[in-house]
Amino acid sequence: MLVEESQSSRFVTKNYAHCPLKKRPVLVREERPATPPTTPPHPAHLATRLYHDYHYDTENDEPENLSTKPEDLSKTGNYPSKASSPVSASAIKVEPREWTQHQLDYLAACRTRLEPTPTELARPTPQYAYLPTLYSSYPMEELYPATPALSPPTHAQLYSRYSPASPPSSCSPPPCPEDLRSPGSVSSDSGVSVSAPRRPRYQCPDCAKSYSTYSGLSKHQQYHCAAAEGSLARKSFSCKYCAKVYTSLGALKMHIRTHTLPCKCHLCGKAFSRPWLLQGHIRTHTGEKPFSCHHCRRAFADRSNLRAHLQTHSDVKKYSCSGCGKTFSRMSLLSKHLEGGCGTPGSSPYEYRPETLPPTHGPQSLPHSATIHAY
DNA sequence: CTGGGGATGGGGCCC
DNA sequence: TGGGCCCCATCCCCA
Repeated sequence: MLVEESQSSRFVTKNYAHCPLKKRPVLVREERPATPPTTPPHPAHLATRLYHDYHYDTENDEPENLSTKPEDLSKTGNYPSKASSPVSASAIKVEPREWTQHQLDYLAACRTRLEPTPTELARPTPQYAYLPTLYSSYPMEELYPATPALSPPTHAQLYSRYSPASPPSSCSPPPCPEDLRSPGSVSSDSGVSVSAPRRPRYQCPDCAKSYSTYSGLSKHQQYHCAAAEGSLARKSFSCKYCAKVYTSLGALKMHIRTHTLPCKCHLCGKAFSRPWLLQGHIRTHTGEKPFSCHHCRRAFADRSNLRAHLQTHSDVKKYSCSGCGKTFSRMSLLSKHLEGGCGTPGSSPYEYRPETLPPTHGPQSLPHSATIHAY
């Protein structure tokens, strides 16, 4: 296997020269002779469990598939396509690549594995009636489409079985809004939860940072704790690819994935460290855009991008310049604005508008009459 | 130049 | 303990 940075790939034209090394995608160049191009399949037909098909290199000593769950591509159950969506063709931009017969066979094989079991089909569609008021401006169906209105019924059944927003079993009966900043995500690290009972904290012995779960602490120690770097001498699991040392084999295995990049796209060879990264990447091939804006019907492959897009529908954006009061939908836009000379020296670089759901505060601290909603 | 979309990775949490 | 999922940030590119 040849691993190379993306700049030299024929598939990637982006310039990552200014991108941090860790953010530069790594491509795995396939030693495969070129084959005559074939007609690309319709994106709507490619909403498959592709990411499950990443494989490991022979020199990779990791197991074939670390996942214990079925692929979750259809977490939303909403799969807009060119044919069925009112979104203009330019809105859903499908990359005009051409597929080899090998890749088409691969895609077809993926589709055959999509047949749901009766048990899977019986899984109920998630409901979000318990979601906090904060989200009411942008109904959760928008970010978490639960009904595949644009798909055939069988498709709907198929893709509703593993909704991403399926409320965890612990969420029934509906929990308090402050416990559900987002489905499946409880903000406990910020320590601002006002009603939740105090749970024991797991503190990092090196930097004193505390976490609500042991796994949170573990991941912190694995990757993020700079203070722990100096105390690693007592740890015994070292990475054979770099100088990193870890206290547990599990931590080392997780780290090694960043070297081996076991999640490999069979269509372009690009490799990723995490399956869900590959999942998102595969959407760039299939054209699958499960997240649609109900304001303009534009569809997105990534929920985060939809969230950013929703900002464009707000008159008052999430990020505000403290100097001139102008608001921006993205931090990067505000940064550019400040670089242009609007920022007041010594003042805060920007003003985060709390009514748009601050990242570290629960919805309970927000006014219900907030006029803009970031999510 | 600005605003927006596409793509990707980190941090964190739950199961 | 690890997998999976989430939100968020940030990058590049393009209109």
